[in-house]
Amino acid sequence: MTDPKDVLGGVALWRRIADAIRLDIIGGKLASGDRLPTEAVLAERFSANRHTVRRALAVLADEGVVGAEQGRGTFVRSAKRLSYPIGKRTRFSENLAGQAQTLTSRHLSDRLENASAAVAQALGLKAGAKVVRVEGLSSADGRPLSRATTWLDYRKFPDFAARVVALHSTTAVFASYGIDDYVRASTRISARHADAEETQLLGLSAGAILLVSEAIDARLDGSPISYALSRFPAERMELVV
Amino acid sequence: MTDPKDVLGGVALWRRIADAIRLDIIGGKLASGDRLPTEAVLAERFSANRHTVRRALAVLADEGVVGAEQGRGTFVRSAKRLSYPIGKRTRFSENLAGQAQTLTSRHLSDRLENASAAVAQALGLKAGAKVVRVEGLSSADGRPLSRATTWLDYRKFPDFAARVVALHSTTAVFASYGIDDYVRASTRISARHADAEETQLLGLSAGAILLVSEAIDARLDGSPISYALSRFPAERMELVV
DNA sequence: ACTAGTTGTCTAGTTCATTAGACAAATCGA
DNA sequence: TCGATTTGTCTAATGAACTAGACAACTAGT
Repeated sequence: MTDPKDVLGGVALWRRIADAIRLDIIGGKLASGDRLPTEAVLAERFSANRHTVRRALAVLADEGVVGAEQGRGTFVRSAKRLSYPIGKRTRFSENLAGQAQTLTSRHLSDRLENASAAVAQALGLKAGAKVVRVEGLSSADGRPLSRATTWLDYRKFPDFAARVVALHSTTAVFASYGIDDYVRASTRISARHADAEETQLLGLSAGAILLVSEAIDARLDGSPISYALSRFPAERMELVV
Repeated sequence: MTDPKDVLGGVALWRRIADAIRLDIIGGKLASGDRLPTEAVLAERFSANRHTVRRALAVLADEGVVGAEQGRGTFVRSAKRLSYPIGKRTRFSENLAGQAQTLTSRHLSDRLENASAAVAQALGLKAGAKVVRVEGLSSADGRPLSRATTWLDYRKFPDFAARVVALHSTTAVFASYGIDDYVRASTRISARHADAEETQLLGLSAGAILLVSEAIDARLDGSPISYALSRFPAERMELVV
């Protein structure tokens, strides 16, 4: 599109409406049990046709966020996004304790590879150095919460993947290497659309937005331990610093 | 859409392709001056038609990220996203110093209003209490970087808006109230699509993704000073904790 | 000069997104 | 019971998004 003004920007109206309403619910403007404005009112608010609003509501109903009742209205069903705290000591399971009943971490795959420039820099290695790469997926109450890729120095953690499978907890694995304490050295946060694989694994509708966190965990003396790239569905999670 | 599988998810293919390529460039997989894969190769990689890839590349060319040269290929022109550090002491102008030549903050509007539940809670007030609301827009090197809404207790900062207009810097305005030092009490980060107003003010193409930060600044004793809701274009900024 | 590889442009057809209007079906209060 | 309000379903028309194929224009190496 060089000359024609692309006002639509490639994101369908119904999706933007769905996102906006979901945000009102998650953000607390609409509480669980509240009745939404009528379809006609929403249509006017978003300058859209009632059918377009209905499509947005249908998506939210599919997600379980709202439910329509003929003759009565459309009501908020679920609510609340989980909060993921980021601080000096960031531990996955402790962080979300109390916000969900069951927390599971699934190991997807692992392999050896040569560090890319970004990975090498994060871990303080030379580009091309051997690193362990681990792919994982975490869920709370059966809903996927994060898709993470972790890299570690192969020389220091040669069998990291095997220990993750055996011990399940990252903290426990580090402890098994004699690392009793470690801290978050840096976290960089960005956002983008999910790709096809992420969409599928995280159980999202295509085009969903991800919060992307690039984190480096380090020993107390500052030497880097691991570099993790985690992707959180923005509709289910927020990060708290 | 209740039964039919909506694989498209309301985000156009050309936009997802553009986002993916932009991410490769920003993330460092493609450096400035590098040649992109040919349109045919990209089309195959994204399982799309060559025309669809061309549309994505046209958007990126419009943004100045890439440039096509007939017969030769398409090349990376610009790069790099700005980093916005978030920590105990978060000061807008200091944070971005060194990453851009000129930094400007524009005052858009201000008004008195009654605190919503969220604002009241953040500022430690009762819902409905009088608060000052200030709308602003910050830019670096002429490109808009953040759209911020700030709320403050009216009883403590009755003429905050006027002082912002006069002094330009938030830090200076706080100092004029006798607050020489203040810290970031909490920051919550989420992400969503930009709405129409944000798209226009930030100079984005519609459907762009925003990083949303809700920040509470407080005195050293912990009493809240201000509640700020800032929106950053995810394609231009990342947040660093 | 030729050739292979690459971007630029055109036409055509299919599916998706959005609008428009009409009416049915359910709910609720008067 | 009636009438107003609200969600559910159907048909139809328009424009955007995507695919498909063909060929022109330009570049670089032989």
